[in-house]
Amino acid sequence: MENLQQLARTTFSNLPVEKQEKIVAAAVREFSRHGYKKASINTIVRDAGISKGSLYQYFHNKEVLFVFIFERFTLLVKKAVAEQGRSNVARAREGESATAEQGRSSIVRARDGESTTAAQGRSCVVGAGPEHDFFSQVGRVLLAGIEFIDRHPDYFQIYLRVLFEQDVPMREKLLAQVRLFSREYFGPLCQAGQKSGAIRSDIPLAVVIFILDATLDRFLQSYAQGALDRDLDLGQINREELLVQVKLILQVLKEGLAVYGNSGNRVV
Amino acid sequence: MENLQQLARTTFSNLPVEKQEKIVAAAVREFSRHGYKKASINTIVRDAGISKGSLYQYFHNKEVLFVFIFERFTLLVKKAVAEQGRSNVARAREGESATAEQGRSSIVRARDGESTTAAQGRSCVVGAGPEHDFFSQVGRVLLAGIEFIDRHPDYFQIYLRVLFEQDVPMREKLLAQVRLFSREYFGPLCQAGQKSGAIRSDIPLAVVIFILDATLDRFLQSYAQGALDRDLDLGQINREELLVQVKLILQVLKEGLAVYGNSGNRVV
DNA sequence: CCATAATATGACCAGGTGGTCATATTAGTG
DNA sequence: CACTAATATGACCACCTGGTCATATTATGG
Repeated sequence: MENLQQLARTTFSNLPVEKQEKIVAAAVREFSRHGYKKASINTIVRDAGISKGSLYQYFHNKEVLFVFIFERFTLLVKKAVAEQGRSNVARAREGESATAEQGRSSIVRARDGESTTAAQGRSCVVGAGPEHDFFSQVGRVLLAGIEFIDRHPDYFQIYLRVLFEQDVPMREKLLAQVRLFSREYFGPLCQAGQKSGAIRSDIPLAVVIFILDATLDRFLQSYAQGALDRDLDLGQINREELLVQVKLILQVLKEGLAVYGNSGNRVV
Repeated sequence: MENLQQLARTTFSNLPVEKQEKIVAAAVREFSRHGYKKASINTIVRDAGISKGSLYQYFHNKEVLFVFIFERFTLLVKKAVAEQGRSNVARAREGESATAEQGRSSIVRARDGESTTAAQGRSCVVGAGPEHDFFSQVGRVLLAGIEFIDRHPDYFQIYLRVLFEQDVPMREKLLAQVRLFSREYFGPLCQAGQKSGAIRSDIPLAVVIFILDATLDRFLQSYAQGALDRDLDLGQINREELLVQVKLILQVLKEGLAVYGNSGNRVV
């Protein structure tokens, strides 16, 4: 037993949790501010209040440290997705009855409140019909993303940095673990949507996914770093307005930009 | 006259054009590969085949060099936009007559060929009606973007790098000069579209622009760096397929994702 | 052909990088 | 307490960075 511990002694996970967290926090801060390459190990050890030698005893090199941090991010994402999925399943089980209200995220709950009060006669995005599930699921995914950013802004920044830095060590592999709204996640959703008749099936699945992915990803990027978009400037926005924006965007995705009558010339 | 030349002698613009181009090419290559901060002056001078001292005689420092290069990019963009605008105006002047065929870009011409041959009975995006102008204008803007990337991939990379690098010197100012599809460009277009009845006016202008911007920007990003998107993988794609994708995307933007009958529950 | 002014050069600078390792400190044990 | 094994430390390394400047080279005009 001492042998096993000897092997494990010097590893990071055997440190007191408090120290672990300080190191992680410092690394997350630095990587989120500067991406991989420009992030400074010196800064990290200074912020973490440890010596450089110690850091290199816990992590073989910069790359290992970075991958470790990024994997914490993917874990958080997986957890968030799982939660979101669970609440979706629960929602489906409860059906249309407005009594569903268990331990879900605050923002999603807030949106529910909105939609139930506004669900008298007007039906914008959250209306009756077979497409209800699809578009409100998409909406919930988006809101889950927003909530994730609220909870873990630094980690999301790291994700964005990896997304746009070319020479991050395991870039492809890391991104593959996560790709927020990519085919693996939206694929089944959209496929089901097409099957159930919620969304049109004359558009190739890839194109459907592309547009959803592009819009939602961009929305989250804008939310995460308000500077990017002058158009909708999220970030300075309050929660209610944010929900309005989400609704409008989903509405456009669903109904298109053309005025109602003009969509009549579609090939059916 | 010698006095004036004396002042100007040491400047970059007085170098033989051949040398200028070599330096610019080296700088563009390096900045496109590594962004601003990680780009190496040493690499640039090596690639350009000049000494470091010379470079610093032409450009005060790294920042000045970078701004100089970026301004060449904005110039190229402005030229491309002007060309695109001119061809749009010409197109409008010629009206619906299919004889319009002056000195326009190859790819736009190619798309025209497609649309005119396909314009018998089926009307997908390029159909008759008041919205024709708007959506085909958007399409042409997108194709102009694609053509720009084909012509100047390195410059476009630099643009993307600036877009996602936080600490580029004059970042805000540089981006403001250019922002490919931002409010300044799409704003008037969309406003006109709403006025002419081509697009619905129950959606705030900002939201309309956001969705167009997000989709088109993402499309170009995917096109520029195929790695980003697994969904539609552009970049390996041939021209015809590309045009099909563009058409489909515009179609979805116009008509929405919902099946035709379901858009009936919109509030009119 | 020479003298002088313009230009090109790369050794050099201070400062920063990721990474190493002999040494100091601490913790565990008999 | 003492001895040893585990761990923490920061001076140090080679390398790279943007930037400088005395010196060498070239071009020009007399």
